[in-house]
Amino acid sequence: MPRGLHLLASSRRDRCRLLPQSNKRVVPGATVGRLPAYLQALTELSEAGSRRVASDELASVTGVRSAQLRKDLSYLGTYGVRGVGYDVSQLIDEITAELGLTQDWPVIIVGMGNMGRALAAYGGFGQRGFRIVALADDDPSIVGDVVQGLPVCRLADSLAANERLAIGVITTPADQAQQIADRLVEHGVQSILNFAAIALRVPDNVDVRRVDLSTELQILAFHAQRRDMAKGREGVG
Amino acid sequence: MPRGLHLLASSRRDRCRLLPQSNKRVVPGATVGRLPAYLQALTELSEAGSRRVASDELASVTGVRSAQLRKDLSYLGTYGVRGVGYDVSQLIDEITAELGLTQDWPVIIVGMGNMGRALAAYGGFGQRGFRIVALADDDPSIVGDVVQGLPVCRLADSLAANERLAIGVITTPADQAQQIADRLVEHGVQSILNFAAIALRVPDNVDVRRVDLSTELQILAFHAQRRDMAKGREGVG
DNA sequence: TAGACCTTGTGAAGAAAAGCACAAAGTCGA
DNA sequence: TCGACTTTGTGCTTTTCTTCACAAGGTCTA
Repeated sequence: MPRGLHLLASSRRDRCRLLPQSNKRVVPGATVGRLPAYLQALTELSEAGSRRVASDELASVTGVRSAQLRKDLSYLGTYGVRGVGYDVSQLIDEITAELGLTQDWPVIIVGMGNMGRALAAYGGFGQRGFRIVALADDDPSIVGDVVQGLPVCRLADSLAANERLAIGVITTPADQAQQIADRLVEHGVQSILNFAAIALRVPDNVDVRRVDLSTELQILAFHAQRRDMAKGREGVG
Repeated sequence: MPRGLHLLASSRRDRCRLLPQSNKRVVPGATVGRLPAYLQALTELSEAGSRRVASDELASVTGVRSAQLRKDLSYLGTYGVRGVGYDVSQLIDEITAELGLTQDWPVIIVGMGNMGRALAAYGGFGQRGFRIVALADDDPSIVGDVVQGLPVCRLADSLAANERLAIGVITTPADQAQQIADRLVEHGVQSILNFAAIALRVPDNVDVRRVDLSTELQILAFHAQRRDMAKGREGVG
């Protein structure tokens, strides 16, 4: 009996509804969330001169178990060599392609307060296909500022000037975020990164990811309190 | 047979190892991650004058299924009234307590670049027990600046001046982040919010959460590419 | 008081993710 | 060529998370 047949068959049936013409397995969401970390570690290894890497090593650098790393990579295909490990640059290419980073993703940042400026200045954008093409803010005292070489325009003008915008980053106050999101969606933006402290309502075909400082702090506080409680009982019991 | 007995017994055994003296069930991590959103929605409802809310309504505002909301809340205890819903302010109190937001959490921000300044200016900190007590940066051209009413000090000085620091926020470049984390940990900080693009190594008793712009963008790109592929095939098939 | 009507709380089922453990498939030295 | 050794890929198990669906328990009107 050919090995792997059962998994292949079941994955065809269960997971490939969205990729009927692809022979790749669908990549689970949890795996997608880890691919950027692998990619970054691999890039560092590559810059340090490594040509090969074993799952143990890459896993330890990225803070996951080696079995999980191998399973994650197995969703992309069979790129490792048993007894040897993975070819660093091949793996970089595969993950880059899987994540869609070979394409061009024009980004607009809406809201040029502190956070918006910080993001505009953040180097990470420029790499990997992401390209900031517009900075928008409707505050008249900000419109016209030049941030990182780009002029700040009113949102309407930014939209008019950029027909294709792939990703919208919202860094406005929460009370404006929904309205901004609506306008972005209407303009065809289907990916939104939301820094405002509000859950955006968008159509099903639009993907929103939220980054919320306050949520992160609260989760930290929860665990900190849990630690303190455990410690307190230790002393008593 | 009394209802709920099995679950109670199994949850005592499976989940309460960390809370031997508590009669509460352990709150699953996924639930903890949603509590801040519930809390925020409830706060808004409360400010709008609502005294009661049903799971359907709260779920729809926060973007989860009502069954999930009820199950999440059930980990905190039995605070709803059948046929009626939940008391808004009671629920606020319960979630606030569960997340540890009644306590005081002194926060230090390390790295006063754009991001650090944006976070220092971010209002969300001040609420809910989080209190920025120190801003640190070792760049001599920045030390001495006053940001949001707080002076920027060298990290060593900030640590010396603040014996108790509950949460450290790292917004330095990636190549300094590990070293900063080590110093924070050595000083007793057990909760770290890491904005640097690197996986920090810390002892088991320290909790790190990472916020990475570049990761978020890459996940968005993955899904966007997936959408585009599906669309492309639609036209063909 | 009774019966119609809501909405919760939760057992059980289902789905997704994580982790284990080992056969398979390669390298390498002699 | 052969056998020792290394590391992958993955079947299987366990754990965690989500969803369903409905009895239980409450309100409210007449």
